Amino acid sequence: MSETYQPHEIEVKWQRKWEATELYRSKVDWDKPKHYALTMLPYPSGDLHIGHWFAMTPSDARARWMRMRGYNVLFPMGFDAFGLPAEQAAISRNIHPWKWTYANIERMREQLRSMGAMFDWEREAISCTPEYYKWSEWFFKRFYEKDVAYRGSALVNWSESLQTVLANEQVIDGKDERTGQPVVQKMMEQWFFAITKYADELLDFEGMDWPESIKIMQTNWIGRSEGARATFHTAESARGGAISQNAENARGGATSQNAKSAYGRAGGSPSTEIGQHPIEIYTTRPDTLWGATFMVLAPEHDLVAKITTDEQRAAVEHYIDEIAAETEIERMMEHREKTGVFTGAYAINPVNDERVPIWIADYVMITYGTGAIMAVPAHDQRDFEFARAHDLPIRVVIQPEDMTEPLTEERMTEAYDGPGIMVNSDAMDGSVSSWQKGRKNPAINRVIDWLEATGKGEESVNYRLRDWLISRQRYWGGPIPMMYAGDQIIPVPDEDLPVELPEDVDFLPTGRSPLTYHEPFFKVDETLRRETDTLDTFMCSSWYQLRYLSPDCDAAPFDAEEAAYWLPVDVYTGGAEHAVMHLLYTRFFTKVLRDIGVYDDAAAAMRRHGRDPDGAFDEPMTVLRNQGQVLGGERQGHFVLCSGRVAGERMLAERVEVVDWNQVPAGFEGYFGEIAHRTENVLHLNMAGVTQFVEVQPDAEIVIPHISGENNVNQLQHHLDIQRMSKSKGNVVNPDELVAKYGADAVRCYLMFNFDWQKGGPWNENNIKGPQGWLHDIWEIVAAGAPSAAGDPSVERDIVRKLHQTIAVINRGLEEFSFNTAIAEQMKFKNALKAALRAGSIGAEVWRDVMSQVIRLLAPFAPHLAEEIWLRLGWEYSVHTQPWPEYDADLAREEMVDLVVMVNGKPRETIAVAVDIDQERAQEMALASGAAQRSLSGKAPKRTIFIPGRNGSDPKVNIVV
RNA sequence: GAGGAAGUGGCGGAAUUGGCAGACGCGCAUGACUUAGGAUCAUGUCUCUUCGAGGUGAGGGUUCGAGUCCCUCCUUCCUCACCA
Repeated sequence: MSETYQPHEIEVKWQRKWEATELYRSKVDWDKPKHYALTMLPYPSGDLHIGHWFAMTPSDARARWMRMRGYNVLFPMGFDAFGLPAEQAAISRNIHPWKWTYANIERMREQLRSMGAMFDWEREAISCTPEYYKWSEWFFKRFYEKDVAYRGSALVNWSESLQTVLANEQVIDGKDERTGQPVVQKMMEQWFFAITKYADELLDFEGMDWPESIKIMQTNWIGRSEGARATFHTAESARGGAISQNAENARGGATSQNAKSAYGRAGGSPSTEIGQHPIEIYTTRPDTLWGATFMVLAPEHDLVAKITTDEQRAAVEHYIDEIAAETEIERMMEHREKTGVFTGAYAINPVNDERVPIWIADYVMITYGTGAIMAVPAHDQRDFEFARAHDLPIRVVIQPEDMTEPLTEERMTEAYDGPGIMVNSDAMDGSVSSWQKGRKNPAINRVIDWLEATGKGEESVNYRLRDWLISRQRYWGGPIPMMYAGDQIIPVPDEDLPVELPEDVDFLPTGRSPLTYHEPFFKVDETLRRETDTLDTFMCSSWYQLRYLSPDCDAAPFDAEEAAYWLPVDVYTGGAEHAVMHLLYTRFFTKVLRDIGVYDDAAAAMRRHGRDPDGAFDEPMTVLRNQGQVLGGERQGHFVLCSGRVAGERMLAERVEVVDWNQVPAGFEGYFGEIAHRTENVLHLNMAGVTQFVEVQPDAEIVIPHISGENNVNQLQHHLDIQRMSKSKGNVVNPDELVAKYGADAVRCYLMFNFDWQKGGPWNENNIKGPQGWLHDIWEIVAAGAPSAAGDPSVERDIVRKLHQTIAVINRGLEEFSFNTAIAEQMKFKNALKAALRAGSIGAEVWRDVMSQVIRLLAPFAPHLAEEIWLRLGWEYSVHTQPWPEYDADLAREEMVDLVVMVNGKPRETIAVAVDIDQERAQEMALASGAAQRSLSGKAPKRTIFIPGRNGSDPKVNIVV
């Protein structure tokens, strides 16, 4: 073996051999412990991105490690193949979505193969195949039977540009998260999944090893809040008498006068043309009910049309039209004024029979709570702003205890939402309201009890989470297996599943789904019409981990025997961007399947094999880890003004100030420009393509306005910032080119070595030299062959010791997804081995033993290289089925360690001592050391503390003087 | 506005439970070999007033001992956002 390391020659060869020998086929084997490692499946966009490599290859390394440790590992791959891009390609380029998608899948399969990952391709699942979506449809029907799927009318997010509705989770900042196009609200009949039924169970993360941040995001998304509901009733019509006058004056906007005078105890007056409509409100602060001085309904609220008086109708309708014309973005603009109009109607506050005006305003959301609020301006900031903007009364009902003067309307500049004593609240006066929420707050607790006793209201829990809207007005998705006969909904019989997507459709630029004008599809017979909406792709990806178990199974969505062995997923890896979408949906899906009995056969099979199914189907994935994002490498440096003396080619700067681009003062005489590069204290300034050199003097003044305190030259940023990769920025990295240039193993190792995997970071191709050099050195060491001379036993012993220390670090690194430290430790060991070999201190026997372990340690990271050199050393195929090197603590233990002598906690000196040194002897030696003698100068130490060396770390003695 | 994560050399990043800060790599410097070097090899590389000190965004605290824990502030990133 004399040739040099040529990755391209060995990588494809081994990929073929692994496939031919079915090395990665995962089969149920109850005699071995199972490990289901799953990484998020890609959307077949056409090209594998470096982000896919970053997510998948470390996951692969970990799966391989588990396999070598004796687990039966399942590590499948597939495609989330429904979705809009395919349809857009069809419209813009006249390619059928099938064709486009399958061509992309073909291509991406090859790219995925080039990773050298241990994917079991026999288990591949593709969500857009009829074999797959048959079961998505089947699940839909089961959900429908159990009232988890229902058809309802709701205000939905409508994307005009995509001509479809979107789930709440797909709307970011009022825009479609994919295209960035604005989204409007629209009332539509749609299919929903009742995810809110599971809200409380989804808040329970017991026993789940998921990142805290994901749990928090899901918790916030579900948004459980505790409070009360109360029912207000509209008062009689505002006609005749003093009240009528108020309403008439209110035309064209209520003035201070009439709004305030409208506030008062309700008279017992009669007849109404409005009628007594109940208006239910939800509040987290029932203790402030007595402070309600008006009500606000969302403009979309059902009652608005019924209660608006004739006098106010024009103003109200005008306002509603204005709101409807606004997009969600405009509606979410920050710091906007509190707008709204008076409806002319009044409501009676049930707690004190007060008559309060009813307004509509867009700060009340129809989608949250009941779409109506009681407004308590004294204790809610939004209500306060609204009251001040429209001259509505404010009444303090919670009096803070620690104020010198009592809180009054006149003195308030903002709402008070802190603790205090209830006042102006009739029988509830004196109750203590704390910072606590819900029943834990004594005042709230007391008011809820009273509301329930008097029948005026009740305790209530509210969620931010809304039911999952799954209808999409698109072609390229799983058909919803439902039919309509007039108003009647008729499910497609199971034996007719799947409802297949017709292929002979026309993609017309109407914006409408081709299914809606494909008569053979939607017209079942003269009376039956098929649903033309399709399933949200998130439904397909909610259960793909189950389809991998048996992708060819045609009797059930998955094979019960396979499920009994493999479920649940042990480790799931992927991006955190799915925190409140996919990751919440798949949890919900799993719980529904459990409740409707889909797992019953699998549970029975588990019992037959002696495994307890209890809890096995509550959650889809036991452990979740999110990788960070690989970012591009372009950026801007600080723009600086430098003043000082010019000496030859460079300026010796006494002052450097960071400024904005346009802030060069007139007549400035120094150097200025963007810092293009910096080496130590030398800045390379770029201004309009001209480079100037500035040497920052040691005592120079550095001014960086946004960083407080004394600044130094190291804080100056040069041109190498980080941005997301995107085609428009032209900083996208193509994995195929990298593989061609460096080989798959080097790319894998670079991705694992140069980033904190869970954090991600900037791309810097230069750094690939590190892992590349490491792999090269390993090759060279093997190529050089076993040394012929005898080794030095003490050096050999030391190498074996270091090897075992390395094993421990790799194990910990892989366990904790700290791939960079696992590789760093191997590089370190390689360096030590190389030095020992160069010194001729290793004999043939130890060399072979060490190499056997080194190659196995390398195998999860650089599978091709490891396989090649394993073969070349004459060992049995395959290195990937070899046992993982066993860590031996005795072999790893050092004989001599450094005793660290510390003075007041600062290390001052080290003394070589035996590893098992006792406290007494260590303190004695430390006190006798030069450092201790100098610091003590004859005096006795106040204290000495001995810190024994744990797990091979050095012992320490801290001397306090 | 609410919630979360994080700030460590020129750069990517290390540092079990509080216990020698800067592992490992890139870059850089010097040297060797070279017609050549953006190749390879060797050595060095936190700072300073260098027989000693100081140093992990700023300031304070707890501790024998703090990158790590607590408080205040600054900066960056992420998520949600008029949520009643």
